[in-house]
Amino acid sequence: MRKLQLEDLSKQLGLSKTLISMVLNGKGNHYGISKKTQTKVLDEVAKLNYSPNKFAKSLRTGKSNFIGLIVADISNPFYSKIAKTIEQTLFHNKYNLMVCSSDEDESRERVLVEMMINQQSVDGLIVATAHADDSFYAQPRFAAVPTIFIDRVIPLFSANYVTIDNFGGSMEIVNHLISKGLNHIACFAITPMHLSTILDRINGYKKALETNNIEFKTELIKSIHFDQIEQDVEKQLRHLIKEQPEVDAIFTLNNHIAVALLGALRKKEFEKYRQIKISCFDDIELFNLIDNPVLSVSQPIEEIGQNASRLILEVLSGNNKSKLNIVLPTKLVER
Amino acid sequence: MRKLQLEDLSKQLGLSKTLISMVLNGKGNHYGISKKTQTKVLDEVAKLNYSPNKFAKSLRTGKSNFIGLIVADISNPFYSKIAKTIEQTLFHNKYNLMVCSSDEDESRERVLVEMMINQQSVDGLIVATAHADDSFYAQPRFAAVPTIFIDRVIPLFSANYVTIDNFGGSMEIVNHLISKGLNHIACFAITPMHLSTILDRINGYKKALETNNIEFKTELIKSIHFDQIEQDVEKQLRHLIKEQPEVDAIFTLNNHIAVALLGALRKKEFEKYRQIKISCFDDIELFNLIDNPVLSVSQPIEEIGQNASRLILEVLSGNNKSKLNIVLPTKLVER
DNA sequence: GTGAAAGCGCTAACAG
DNA sequence: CTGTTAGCGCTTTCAC
Repeated sequence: MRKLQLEDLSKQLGLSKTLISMVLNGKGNHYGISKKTQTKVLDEVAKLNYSPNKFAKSLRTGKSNFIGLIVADISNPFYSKIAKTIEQTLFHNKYNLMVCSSDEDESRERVLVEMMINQQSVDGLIVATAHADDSFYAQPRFAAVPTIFIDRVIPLFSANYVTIDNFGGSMEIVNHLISKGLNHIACFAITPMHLSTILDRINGYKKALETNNIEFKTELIKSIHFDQIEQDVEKQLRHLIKEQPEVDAIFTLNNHIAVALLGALRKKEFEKYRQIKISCFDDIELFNLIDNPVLSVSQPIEEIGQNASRLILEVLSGNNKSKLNIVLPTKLVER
Repeated sequence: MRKLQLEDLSKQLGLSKTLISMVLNGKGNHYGISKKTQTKVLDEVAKLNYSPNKFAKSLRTGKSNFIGLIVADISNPFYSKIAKTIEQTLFHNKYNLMVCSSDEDESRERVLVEMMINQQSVDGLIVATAHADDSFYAQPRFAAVPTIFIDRVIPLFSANYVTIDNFGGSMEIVNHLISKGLNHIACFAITPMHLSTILDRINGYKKALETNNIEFKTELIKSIHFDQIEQDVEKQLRHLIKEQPEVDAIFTLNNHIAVALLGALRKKEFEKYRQIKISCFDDIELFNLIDNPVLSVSQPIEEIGQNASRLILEVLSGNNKSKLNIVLPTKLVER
């Protein structure tokens, strides 16, 4: 059973392929095709359940109606929520989403972008980049491809981005801890540390200490590798309580670290340190279920996706009326 | 700056487009093209960073190298983990993934499938279907499109599927509860209830009661709508303790319900019922962080993705040596 | 108002 | 071993 195509409809209706194509693309009125003919065409198309071959169409028009989304890890709920929002918005605008995970690997991200662009398989790109500098994206050949950066930003690289106020959120959380009388606040950061989100959060932490005249010590910052969070958390926690026994709060730069930390604190070994106040960037609902009242800031995840898809659609349609650099606020969650 | 194409390479190298195309598609040896020429071509291609236009290629070959993945909700960690695994496997095999969420809506799923197939934009489909019967997928026009069903199965519809042993896992959990001396076990099910996963879990629950000679009462099963889990859980919990005050365990058919239930039990209102044993289908790591020791069965999520992508690749390559109906075992998690 | 025909960039018969 | 050529299914210019 061969796939239905324009030719068949043409014969069926006794009209040319041209005319049918025009009507289907909403250009009927523009070409002055009679209402009657248009209805006839549309009815037949609906009846036969015809839709044009996407590849022939794309080849001809040079438009793919695909948007590529590249994130570190699509199985990370943060990114999958963003992906969902983007997918829904794009679908309503007749775009499809092609999803790829870079695994936080710069070269893999490069391969993915090259693929999408070289094959001309996407009209635009939404990227949570793992790149620390602009050496890749600043290449002139990328200028032609509409790109929105989300979550992470490349410093000093002027691009369209949608991100959240990592510096402010981080500062707010640490200020809050201090206002509660805590003043030996450690920070569990994540490696790789070159990502803008992480740097901003660290800077927010430092700034809060500074404005409150609390001395910052390098040993208060411990780094956890994203690939082995559980092991690193235990190891660093051991170091921390040895080096800084008076620590009274730990601020983790993401919720995975907080979860691992909460797990570690349940162990006999760390029993004496259960009163350490845990706080964390990026809230999760499950903190509501545990007795340890975690302080956190929540990120407006859906809004990141909404803004990113809105922006890319605007850029693609040629009328980018909105501001193209969007920094969304975080919200403090007290427990 | 025009996109590089075969024509340019052809001129550059002084060789025909045909030859270059052959080499690029790994048919150099088959057509007996000299090693020297092949290397020359490949070097130039690498140097100029050329890759063929995906749409021209697809139009010509009739192959898109896209696989469509349709799930209820890509922001659900269960599905996003599956998506990640599938994406990675497919990428290694030069396939891309097009992801869509059906929002648990049968008609939306239909629209998505129609779109993917009618536009001929995918070579194959991986679907966690929201459909309860085969009236849609049994249509002859779908026979030609390689499809793997995951997670949910359409009863009585012979198709390729990868699912887990919902019946067995459910039975195991309830048996375990009973072996611990609990015998007033309620079940919090999820609506819509026509999904095979849910039906199988309910049947497993009933079967376990039956084999242990425990009377099943309809009032022990409470249904929670997937769209308003929190409200429904509280409401149904109230009903339950009123109707069946001797209830000593609740088995929830997914982890979202368990989480909501754990949240509800923290409320003053349900204080007296905190000793009810909570058990749940589909484990989550965060259960480790709470004091209430949740009993659960975990699903081999990655394996679902691995098997699904392996199967679809096998079907696409024409040598489907594997068994095409795969039922993966669950694992009991005691705490 | 409508249709003929060219061509998007690629692959694969077929010819040599 | 290598090149010529037709055509995948669509859109769009141009002609009537």
